[in-house]
Amino acid sequence: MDQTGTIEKATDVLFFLHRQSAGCGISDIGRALDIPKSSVHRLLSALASRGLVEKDDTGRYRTGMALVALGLGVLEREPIVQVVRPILEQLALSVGETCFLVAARGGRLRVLEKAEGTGFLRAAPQVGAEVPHRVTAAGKLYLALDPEALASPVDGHSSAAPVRSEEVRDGDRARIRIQERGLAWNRDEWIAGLSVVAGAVYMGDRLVGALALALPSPALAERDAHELEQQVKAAAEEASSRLSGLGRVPGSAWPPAADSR
Amino acid sequence: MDQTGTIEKATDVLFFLHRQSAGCGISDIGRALDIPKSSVHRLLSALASRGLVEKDDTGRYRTGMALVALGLGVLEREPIVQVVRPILEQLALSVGETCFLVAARGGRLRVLEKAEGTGFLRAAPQVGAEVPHRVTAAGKLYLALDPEALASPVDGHSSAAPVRSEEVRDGDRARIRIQERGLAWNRDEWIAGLSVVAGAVYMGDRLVGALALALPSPALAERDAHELEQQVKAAAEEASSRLSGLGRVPGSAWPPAADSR
DNA sequence: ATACGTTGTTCCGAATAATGGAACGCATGG
DNA sequence: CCATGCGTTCCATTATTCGGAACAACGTAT
Repeated sequence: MDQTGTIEKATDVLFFLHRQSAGCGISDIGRALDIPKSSVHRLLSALASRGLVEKDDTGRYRTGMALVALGLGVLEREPIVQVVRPILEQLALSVGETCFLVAARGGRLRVLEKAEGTGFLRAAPQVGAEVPHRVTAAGKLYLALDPEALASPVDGHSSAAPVRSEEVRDGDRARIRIQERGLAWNRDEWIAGLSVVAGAVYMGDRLVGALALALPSPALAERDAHELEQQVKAAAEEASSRLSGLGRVPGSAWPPAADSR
Repeated sequence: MDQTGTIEKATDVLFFLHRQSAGCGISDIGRALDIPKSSVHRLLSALASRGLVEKDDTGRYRTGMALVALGLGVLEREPIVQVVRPILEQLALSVGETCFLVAARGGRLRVLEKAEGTGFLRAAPQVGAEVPHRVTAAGKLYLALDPEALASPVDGHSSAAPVRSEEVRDGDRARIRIQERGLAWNRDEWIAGLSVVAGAVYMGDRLVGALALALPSPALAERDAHELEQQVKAAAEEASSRLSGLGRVPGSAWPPAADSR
């Protein structure tokens, strides 16, 4: 499973440091990853020389600021993020709840941007995190409108359980409804107490992302669901129209070629 | 200068991809960094296996989403960011202009957090970006209150021009004034049309950051500068008092040991 | 249509660079 | 004061990376 190479080992160290809330010592890392102290020391020195990890006064290591620059650069390079960010912030401000931009990257759904609301429900998933397909509003949107963009769930045991035909029919009906409306809901399916409505963002006729509005399920009961849907749909359509102004931007192929040389 | 190791080479590839605005092919990278195609291919495969780089449909490589998660994690782990964020957002909301948290990390000034205002001046520097020392409000604050935290400007040609004594005296006077007030201004010195006032954030008696309020210079003329100063100062003091509740912050201490041999 | 200049990818012998145990100096604390 | 933990350095061994050459697949110009 884990190709054992120098780079793989170094990135394992990075991710380990990322998981730890506090700084770690060399011995801790070595024990956790089963790598001798001496090797960990060498890896960390190399990573530190480029700023990927830093070392505080107490000699403990933590992930470094260079990663901030690299990570932010990835987002800035996404045209969709640039265009959608102000719309997302506006929506979060007007509704008062946290909003997300989710898109498929490499067959997986990733949170590309987040605008926090004023409510108490903050920082549910963080930017860069992966979200599941079937139980999220954004995932349902993709499954209905562009299932090709999502990698099939690792194959493996493909649900050996036989599927009853009425379930299939219900699934189809829900999917068609999502296709028609460009909106999908998720009520408590992923996280108990969390409801999300997501609107489709297109570039031309291609689905390029989902604009999601999240709020606590109790709060949803006190609000006008239709009104929220309209706000999300309006924001998603605004994003789509602004995006279609740009030249083709596949989350994939890059355009002007700009020669490069 | 460049210790040639596998990790160093891999990070060089990462930073190269980061600098490129569009995706790059293997041959491009090999030419630019003087590494044979075959080696670049191996490095990229290793990096891609952990999501640090991704490969679009056209076979071009770009920095990957894993870097977003790592980079965001670095900021979340900074106690200062956690404490100052709500204060920053409150200030931005009340003043209606964009506010920043800037701090010294590894001898350089970095933007740790940003809260955008409602004005048109958005996204001046981005989070994670480096800002210069001498021509920014935050830089002046550091130069006056904790110059040790800033690495001297790379040595090199250390301003061969002789300095007139009255200029030195003026500089001293300005510095003392900044020390006394805990406030520094920058009007159009870094970016034409941009004025910034920054307040010192302390943890105990140590300067740990600068809380900066940026606004277009024309807008400044129409406002009460003293009123703005007071708001920034109040926010900075609020941050300082909240920070002093926590134990020692693991702050900086970067110098990659310099040693390494 | 053919020939060419690319591209990304695979292979394999050679040599370099990573490996990891052992020893060192330094703190901490029982 | 010795015991235990830490981070760091050293060095012979070996596994790993290296990189040229050969490959197939496009895209372009002849």
